[in-house]
Amino acid sequence: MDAADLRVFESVARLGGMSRAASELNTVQSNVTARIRLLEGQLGAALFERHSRGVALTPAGRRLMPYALQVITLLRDAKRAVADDGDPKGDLVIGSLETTISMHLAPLLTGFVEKWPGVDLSIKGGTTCESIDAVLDRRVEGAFVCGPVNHPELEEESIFREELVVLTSPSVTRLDWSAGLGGLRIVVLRAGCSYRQRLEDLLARRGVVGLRLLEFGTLEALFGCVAAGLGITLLPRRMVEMVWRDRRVAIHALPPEEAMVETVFIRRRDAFVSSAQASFLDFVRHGMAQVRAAE
Amino acid sequence: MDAADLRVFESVARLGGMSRAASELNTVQSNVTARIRLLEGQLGAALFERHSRGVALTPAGRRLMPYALQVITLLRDAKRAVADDGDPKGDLVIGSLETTISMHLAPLLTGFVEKWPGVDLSIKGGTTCESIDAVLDRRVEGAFVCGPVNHPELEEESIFREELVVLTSPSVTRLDWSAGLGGLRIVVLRAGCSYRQRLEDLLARRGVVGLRLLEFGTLEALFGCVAAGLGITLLPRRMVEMVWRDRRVAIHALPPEEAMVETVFIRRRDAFVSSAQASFLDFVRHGMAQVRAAE
DNA sequence: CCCACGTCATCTCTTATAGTGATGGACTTT
DNA sequence: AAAGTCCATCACTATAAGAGATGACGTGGG
Repeated sequence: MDAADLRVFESVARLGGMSRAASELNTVQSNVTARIRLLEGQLGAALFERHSRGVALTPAGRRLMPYALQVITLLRDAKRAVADDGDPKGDLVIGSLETTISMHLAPLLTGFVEKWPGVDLSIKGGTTCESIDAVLDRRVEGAFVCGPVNHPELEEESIFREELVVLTSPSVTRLDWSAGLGGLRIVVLRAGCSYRQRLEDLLARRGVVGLRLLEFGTLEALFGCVAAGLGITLLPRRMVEMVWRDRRVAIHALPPEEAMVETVFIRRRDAFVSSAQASFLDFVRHGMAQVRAAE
Repeated sequence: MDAADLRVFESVARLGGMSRAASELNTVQSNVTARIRLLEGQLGAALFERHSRGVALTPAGRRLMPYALQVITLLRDAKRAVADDGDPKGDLVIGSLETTISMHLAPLLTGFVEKWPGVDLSIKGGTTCESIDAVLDRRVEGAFVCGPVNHPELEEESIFREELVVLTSPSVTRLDWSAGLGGLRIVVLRAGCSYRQRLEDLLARRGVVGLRLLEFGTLEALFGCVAAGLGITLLPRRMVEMVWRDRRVAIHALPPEEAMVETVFIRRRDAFVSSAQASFLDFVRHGMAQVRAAE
């Protein structure tokens, strides 16, 4: 059994057919058939059931699948590890919450690209769920998300903690939950935003449920909407103070156990940690420590 | 890059020479040389430094090594996974603390071999440290050790908790720590025993340090020694009650937070879990639940 | 100092293996 | 029933792997 066999196996399984796999692998169908038959012979078990429309995995094939995937990714990682001589360079794709990008990451980026010009950094904004999926699928090397995540395949490192505050129009001087916030909406940046779930949970605990959602693409629009009294939202205090000094909104603090949110960096436990990634994380940690020291 | 290449690479690296690797791999030296050169060409980096006595890994080679090892073990596991159709069979090697074997595992073994005659079970006694190393090196599939372990590569599952008691000769009616236990020794079953560290910690917290050690191979000898007033020891209460009913010793309880010890089952996160292992663990869990129900 | 020994590199030749393209049978769809 | 898929099989070719001999280099013993 060899890695090439597993690559063929994986392709056949994924595409559900030997002909399809053959064209993907730039070879001919007879070749794929022969290799699969050989592999089946070596393992002493049928890996596929042949039908007229293609093939389907047998139980034995399903058992082999995760190993095939892992070997393939390991070999890819191995190449990168050999090429990575400790000097950060190459592509680095990181996921992050949008608010984390604008509040914490963006200010650091110019310094980072200056220090490590060889690294092609790209940051993909997304919700916590999206980023977790992206890390698990290896579309990104790691991500900054709302923690704790507690996933067995992921390693997580706490990066910073921050306070969330509820924002309303200035006319609301004190949050009166019992009134039910009649007619107000939850205003969020994106539909899947972590803060949305958090705000809903928070309201539910106070007996307020079934608020409608209002979604915006930009912070500016969101701010305007809240100021106009259309809804309430939940955002990091620092972000409000950074962007919103000149606007008239009411900031409502929450009890500490509800207010504090932790941002963690996650990455696959089994994935290669490139020098580029390590240096970026170092840079971020260092930046966070400086912010904390300044406060 | 292929798994066969990595097997050659690993062998050369481990044996420190291409000729030696060739004879291990049942091939000729020229072949090994060619494959290594090919691999180096594909990766674009030298993996070995050649000198007159053999070869040594370059930094790039050292970076490749862990991947080579993992791919090799993955392929081995993959074969087992394909062969394992869900019916427990084959070899199963498990590590365990000696006391756990005699108190908890041994009574279950006859039932297990009766239920799953196809499994060749062997249990290797050892200390917590030894067993952890054995699991990490894949010499055993899993082990029962003193928890919590908190190792990132290991998955652990709590199996049972039990009470440890201090044993002394009957003449000691009440443990008087302040007296310093002058002349008494710590009696342990084996030098690396977890209970020894625990007892030392416990004594240290009470200001008693520097006690000498006395080591025995069998419980009988240990018991005799404690009864004779030569030293003190720390053992599970159930074990004392099982084996030692007829002897005259003093049993001294400890405060709950110090007395309770947890036994966990550990296994490598990345290793294949055979049906044999799963069924054994099920059997043990079930047995433990029955014991708890009986109490 | 020189020679025997062990190391890896290189070469040619042989053999084994993977890959190609055509064909046929099984099944589905139209 | 015909056309279209799909996989299995076969003969053939191309490529890669392996074997064995030889050479270059460095080490250590006499």
